Amino acid sequence: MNKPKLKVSLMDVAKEAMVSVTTVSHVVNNIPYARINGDTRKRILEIIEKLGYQPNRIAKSLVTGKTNIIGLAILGFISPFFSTSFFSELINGVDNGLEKFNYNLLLFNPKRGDPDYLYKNTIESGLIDGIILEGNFIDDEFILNLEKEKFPYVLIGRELIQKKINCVTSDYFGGSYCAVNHLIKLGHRIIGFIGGPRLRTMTNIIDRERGYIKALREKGITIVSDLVVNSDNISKNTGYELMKKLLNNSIRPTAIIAANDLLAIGAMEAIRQKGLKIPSDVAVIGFDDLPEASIVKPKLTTVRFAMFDMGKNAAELLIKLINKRETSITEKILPTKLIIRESCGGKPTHENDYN
Amino acid sequence: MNKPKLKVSLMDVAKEAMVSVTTVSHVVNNIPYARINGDTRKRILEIIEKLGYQPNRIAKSLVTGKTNIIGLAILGFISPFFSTSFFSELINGVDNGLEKFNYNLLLFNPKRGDPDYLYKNTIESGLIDGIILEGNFIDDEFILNLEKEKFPYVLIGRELIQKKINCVTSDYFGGSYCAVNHLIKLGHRIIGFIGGPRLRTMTNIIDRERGYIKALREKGITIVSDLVVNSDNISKNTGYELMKKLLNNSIRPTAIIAANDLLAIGAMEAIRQKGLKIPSDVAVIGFDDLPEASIVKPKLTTVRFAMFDMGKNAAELLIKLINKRETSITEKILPTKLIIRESCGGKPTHENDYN
DNA sequence: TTGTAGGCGTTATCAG
DNA sequence: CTGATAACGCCTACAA
Repeated sequence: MNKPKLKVSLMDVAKEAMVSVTTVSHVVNNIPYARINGDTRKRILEIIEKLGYQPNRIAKSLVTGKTNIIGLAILGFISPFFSTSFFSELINGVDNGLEKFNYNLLLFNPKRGDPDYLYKNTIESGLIDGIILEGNFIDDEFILNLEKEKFPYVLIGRELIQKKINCVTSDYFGGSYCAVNHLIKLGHRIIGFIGGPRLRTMTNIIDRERGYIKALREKGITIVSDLVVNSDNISKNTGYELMKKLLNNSIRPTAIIAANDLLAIGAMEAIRQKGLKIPSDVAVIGFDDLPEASIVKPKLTTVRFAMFDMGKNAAELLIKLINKRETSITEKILPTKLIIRESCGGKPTHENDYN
Repeated sequence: MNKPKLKVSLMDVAKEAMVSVTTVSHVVNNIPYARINGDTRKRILEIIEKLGYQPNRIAKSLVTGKTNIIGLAILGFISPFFSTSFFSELINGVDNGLEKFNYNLLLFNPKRGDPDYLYKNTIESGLIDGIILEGNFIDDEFILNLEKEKFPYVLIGRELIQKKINCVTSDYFGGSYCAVNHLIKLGHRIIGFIGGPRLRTMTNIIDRERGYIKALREKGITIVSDLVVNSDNISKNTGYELMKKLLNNSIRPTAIIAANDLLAIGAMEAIRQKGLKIPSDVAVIGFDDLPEASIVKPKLTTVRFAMFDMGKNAAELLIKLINKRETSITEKILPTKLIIRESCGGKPTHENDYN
């Protein structure tokens, strides 16, 4: 760190080295076709070091039209979902995927304003080269517009029903299907489902219900609508209330699966309060595998999906898209995994429980 | 959204409106001293709308020397600490503070490379206008250099021992002091302390121990070194091991305070395994108030500090610094709060338990 | 192998 | 009230 002058520009280096800015630019960027004289290069490098020259990214971006920044838009930082550790896993994954390409990450909370603001302030203003979108509240229209404008994007954690788009998501359907099958294998026939909001756009939530339905159907078990409860919310409290409702049914479920761990944990509270034992009276399976899942007693059996990997894959895909190394619409669906703990029967999966 | 052409520039608008770019720029930016003719302004505005013109932030930055982006550097996304919800609270707070100033947030994981990389790639390259630093692993030297170079920065969550710098942190010392006093008031005299790493730079961890010491001293209780255990790690497992050590002492503590909730939760496990009851045999207090604290049984009494507020305050301070509306070095210490639940005695605080 | 010069889209200065 | 024009720092034909 030699006396970093206020602003050292290419020109300054060029003057000091008595060469043209072109030459300096060439050596700075290691331009292959410009084969600089060894001596000159060495001299320039020394002067760069001496002057503490650092290329100005803004100026560079202006001419290249690329900023090497991508946006990550997460809807509603503040929702219960994102006070969970998914938040950090997602960001971490994205960051990890960006790293080797030397891209930076600009974080948005589109709650800030309308999508229009997001669009104009960052996308149209040339600030970012591409965007990763997370969240169920992003309009389909917004995404379709990105597609139409050929602006690089990747949707994370869900798909669009109407049209194939760039996305990386998890096999929520399969995860749920697998979990319910596990319950059936354990002998359960009356299985409840505690769901989240049933918004049309929430394919990731809906898929869990679909998996549940499919597993039951396949075994010839009747779908009882009273055994499926939903709510707009996905908090512990909601799980608690929904479970109470379930327990007041004329037919009491011997097992339930919840659309996420928070709901499941709330449900467990309700079960206990009713004087019932988990898993002997009611088996419980969650979805997400939050850190809380391995803290609660009994430890929660749950379906894990890899938020980190989703982030990483999305970042990598986005960069391919930006560099046009991928030109067709790409969908990637990551596997989920049933983590067997104590809240339903079965042989425990050996897992690092976030110790 | 009218047919956003590939690139509509000021010049395009100017031509269409048959005025100069200057004039267009004036109306776009609402320059006060340039009082544009009402008709002209209206016409220009219409054309802007029609053409879908959107100012290019990069070009603007190049001339103004400001990007309206600030950096948030969080050390080690992947550490146990940051798989907690603090991560999202911090980011959310910062974002919230930035919002009204129309600044964007660039997120860094300085683990990526040396601090030098961070410095050159973003600070010296002119990409960001200021930076917020979180984490105990940032060298003091790095911060001092920022100060020397007059680059706007705010350190979050800790101070520097050697020199006053811009920072916003929490009263960890007071929080710990207060918690231990609470235990003393409940009649405890043999109180253990489960600490984290004792690195010199970790003022926020060290302060917790200092608060513990002070509270005991004030009441004339002897400090027993065997009652203070430390480790480099801060995970549940560590808390478990450390507590086992504590319970094997000749004098058994009737209460313990841990430097964070994860340690406390691990400790609870060890206590239970020893056949002891919480809080009757051993009272436990944590630090942080993670969501886990209100899930574990018994619910954990803990010291809460406001990560969101720290983030928000830091952002606001940073922007003042950037705009030179604050020129002297500023320290801000936010209060902490003892949240009384079930893991030690006392009247429960009424609190929203993240339901 | 190296240099000249034009241009990226804005803002700022200074005239008129 | 409005307009030329020179920066901002860099890249990149095209020339030499």
